[in-house]
Amino acid sequence: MACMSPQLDNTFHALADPTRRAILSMLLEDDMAVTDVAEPFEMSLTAISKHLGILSRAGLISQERRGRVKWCKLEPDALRDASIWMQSFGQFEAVNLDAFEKFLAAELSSGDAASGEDG
Amino acid sequence: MACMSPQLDNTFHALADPTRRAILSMLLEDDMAVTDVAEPFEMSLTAISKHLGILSRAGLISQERRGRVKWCKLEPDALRDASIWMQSFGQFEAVNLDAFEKFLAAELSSGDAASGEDG
DNA sequence: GGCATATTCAACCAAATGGTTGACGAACGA
DNA sequence: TCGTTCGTCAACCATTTGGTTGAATATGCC
Repeated sequence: MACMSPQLDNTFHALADPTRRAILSMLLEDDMAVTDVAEPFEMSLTAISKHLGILSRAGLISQERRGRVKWCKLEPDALRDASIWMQSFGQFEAVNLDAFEKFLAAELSSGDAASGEDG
Repeated sequence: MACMSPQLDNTFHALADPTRRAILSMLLEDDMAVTDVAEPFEMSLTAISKHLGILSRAGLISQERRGRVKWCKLEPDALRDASIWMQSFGQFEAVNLDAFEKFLAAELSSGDAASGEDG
């Protein structure tokens, strides 16, 4: 079942926290260093670093170290997958899920063959 | 900030659990009683009842008691809100509905009348 | 009334979460 | 080299989570 995907677990869990959603919003504007991400929050740098780790594990952002600075970059693909899953409910109420899963598989395999569905 | 919405918190948190997503999938087919929802899971009825409570608080389902039986019904509106939030990250091809419809059409024509899938 | 069915409540538990602080390593610049 | 900045690690803490069990509350049926 597509709904069992641990990737969806990670994505939705990452999105369930307002701090993390705010971080994503910030990264929408531009790539940022960890310290700069943390700046507007009343929270320790460590806490933000953990949030970024969660976003990164979920594939929602990527992080690249350049010198001392670690740059954070929005990676919308994971969001896209989750969005597609959601739209199967929001708009395709009457639609056959099997067909939709096949569609997803075809879509995903054309981009990322490694994503273990049905795990 | 739109990303701070506690409604989004609830929605995404509810979606972050594979059991709850599976429940939503089941409800996609038809309304169900709590006991029937619980049946396929290797988990106590109480646990399922809690999951349904979480889905209900998130607005993803509604529950209506008729006699002894409490019927659970999918409520796609909350999903739509979250989906809209995700689309605000518009960097990904806003879920390709056209592609999916074409896919469906292709499926139907290749499978011909053999599709017993029934909408 | 009395018993079965449907669902929730209360109490409990282990594990995970989101946060803290202090110490640490790695990279920069004077 | 020395101090500063950037970021993570380790340990800890309170709260929440997802699950259990057993009792309780409705409701329906004979």
